[in-house]
Amino acid sequence: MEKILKQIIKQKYDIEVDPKVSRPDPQFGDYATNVALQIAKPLGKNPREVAEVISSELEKTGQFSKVEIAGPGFINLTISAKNIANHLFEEFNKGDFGENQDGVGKIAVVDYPSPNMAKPYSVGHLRPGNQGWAAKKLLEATGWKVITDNHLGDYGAPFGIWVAGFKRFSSYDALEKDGVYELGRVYIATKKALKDEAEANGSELADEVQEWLLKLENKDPEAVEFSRLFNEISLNHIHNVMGRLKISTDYEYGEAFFAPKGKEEVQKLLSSGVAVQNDDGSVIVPLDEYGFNTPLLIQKSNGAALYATTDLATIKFREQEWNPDKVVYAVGMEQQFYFSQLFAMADKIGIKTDMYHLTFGVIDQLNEDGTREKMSSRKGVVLMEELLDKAEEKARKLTSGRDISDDDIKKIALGAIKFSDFIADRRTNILFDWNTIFALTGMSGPYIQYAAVRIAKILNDIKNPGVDYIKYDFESEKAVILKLLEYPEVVKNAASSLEPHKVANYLYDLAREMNRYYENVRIAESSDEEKSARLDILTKVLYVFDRGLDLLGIEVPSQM
RNA sequence: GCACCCGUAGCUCAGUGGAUAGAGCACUGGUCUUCGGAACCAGGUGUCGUACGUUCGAAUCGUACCGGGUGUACCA
Repeated sequence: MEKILKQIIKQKYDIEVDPKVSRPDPQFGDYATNVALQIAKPLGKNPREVAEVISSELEKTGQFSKVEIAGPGFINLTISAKNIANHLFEEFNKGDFGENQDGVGKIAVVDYPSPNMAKPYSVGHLRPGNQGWAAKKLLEATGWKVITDNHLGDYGAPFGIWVAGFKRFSSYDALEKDGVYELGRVYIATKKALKDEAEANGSELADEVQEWLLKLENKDPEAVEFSRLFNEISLNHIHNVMGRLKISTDYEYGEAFFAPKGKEEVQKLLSSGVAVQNDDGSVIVPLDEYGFNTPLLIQKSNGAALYATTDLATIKFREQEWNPDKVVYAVGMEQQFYFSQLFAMADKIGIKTDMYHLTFGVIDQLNEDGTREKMSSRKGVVLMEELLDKAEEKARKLTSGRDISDDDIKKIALGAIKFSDFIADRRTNILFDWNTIFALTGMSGPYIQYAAVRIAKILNDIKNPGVDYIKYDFESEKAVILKLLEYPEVVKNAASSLEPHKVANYLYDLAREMNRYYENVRIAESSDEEKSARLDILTKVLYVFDRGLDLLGIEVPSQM
């Protein structure tokens, strides 16, 4: 349609435009364009006159059942349901409906969900998992080759805190019993003890922490054994939870892997003059030319590596190993400043790869006075496993009395949790609320899953007569078909800005259209010709539900 | 102080230049021996934070201000 308009305008007015066609309020027609309004000004003509010329050309194509001019110069187009249906069939026959080749031949690295080893998986890590996974799927749907890398936080002070705290506050029995949750308690208790000690001007515990870090650095056997044990417990837990979330990564190169490489890179930058060593021994990369008055610290004064050190090495490693066109970091907005510095440094050392910080807002909790505040361990975090358990419990309660498999319960619970993260723009802060985090009605994952399950049931129960439906008019299906035809554009837009909420909002609209159709049309009572036509359309709706939800990491249950 | 994000219905949020700004939740009523009611239909709320500007046209773009959030080199 856009192409036709473009041609007409080129022919009549000899100007190049990219006309936009939108879906107006149904009372106006099926499609609408305001292109006459846009080009009237530069042409020095009356918009309605321009609209007249364009619309008479549109009428000549014979593709529209009605062409109307409205208001200041909108052109409203109505197309017969039959023609729209034919168009849908054509698009499906091309294969991979909804996907495109925008990124073909290009490689992206997606860095996610990158949790810290020290603490149990909390809802704080929900968004990097959801958003990172959706980014991967969206990029793949548009032709990219995607490499996912779980950048584990397995280096630094936490290890010392663990050992010193474990010796003081815990035991092997407790560790055996509660695993990572015991490690989490130890971590929190030790952090608190360190704070109290510092306030009392003491340093005994803090010294112990540093001592253990040094021991690990020097390969002390006891330290190495603690490191192995704690990392094993923590990593098992991370894998277990990621498994429940149905997410995975291709690689797991943690910070510990990059720390020694980072130190080498620091030396290289020092000799090349990019980095500067301060009198206290710390090393910085000045970024004044990028508008930062805060330099990036890449080595502590005691010579130890820190975040930027390992990230520097990570950037170099990924360049050598994968030579990506794009690197996506799925990390919260709190680190926006840090990443802008990191990317500036990357540019300074000659890395040309597109570095993209996939930001998302924090998860808030409601205070008793009604105000919102970022969820923190101080206020009490919600654990990921607890959230999953409660969601499954709720889904199970709703399906009680029916024979629903455990697998389906999990798909519903996960669908509810994930979808709630995709309702809003990812930059929006999320309000964590036990009542809405896994909503099962209205704008929710299960609402869409339910619409899909209904279709699957129909397709399963009603045999397609397979008769020719060349005379069928598709009037009843028109709204659904028009909605289906929007899908490729939605994927294109969502992928280019990595905004999965656009897919989520679209799928909800499609599900609503589908449910309305379901209320009004009884396929079981249709003639053979109608059945064949309608079941063909339903197959396509189910396809879009399946593929669209898959972009969000959500599965369609077999029953619910 | 500076930087970034946000401000749309009672609440949670869609809507990045077009027609009368939309959903969910909550509230009220209706549909109901159904291809599965986790559904459908009906009922109503808005100084789109404020002001000025750009434009034929602004929730959307620009500037300033107000309010909230997040950061601001030896944590990650």
